[in-house]
Amino acid sequence: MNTPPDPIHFNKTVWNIVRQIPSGTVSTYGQIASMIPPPSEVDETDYVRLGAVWVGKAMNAVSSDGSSDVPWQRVINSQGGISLPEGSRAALEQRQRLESEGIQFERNGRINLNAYGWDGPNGDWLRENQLLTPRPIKKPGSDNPEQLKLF
DNA sequence: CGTTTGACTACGC
DNA sequence: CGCGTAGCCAAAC
Repeated sequence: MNTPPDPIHFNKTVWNIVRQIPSGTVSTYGQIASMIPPPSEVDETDYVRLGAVWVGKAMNAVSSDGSSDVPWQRVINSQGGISLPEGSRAALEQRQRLESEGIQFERNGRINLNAYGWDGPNGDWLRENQLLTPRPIKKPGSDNPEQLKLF
């Protein structure tokens, strides 16, 4: 699974970004990773997946420490689903926390990213923290979540 | 000390 | 849409 060259700094950066996610919206492992400049020793195409895994490790490090101000529940996978083991206590808590923020799950247990997906921090914040523009998690075109307009 | 196991994602059916 | 797989490799067992 590999480890970032500087795990401590990488984790701090991840947590800092996650703290920016507004209540009622969600981000993905890959989107968080896309804001962090890839280490020079890692191939950029590999980083798309590797970085996401690293973000997952960073989130794991948070939830094990109950007393944290990091809203870890707002980070889900690229499919819009919860990545914690299905039925586990942690997974149930994550779903409950998100629902209490007003987020609705679909029948297949997924969240509509077009409706609840985060667009990332504003440009100023990114620049101040020397981070990159996030990769969009919303599918192109469909700004309107539910109603797909047929012409 | 060999095996199993991941808070992932893109891609092909 | 849903399901399986490759890539990757440090830790936990």
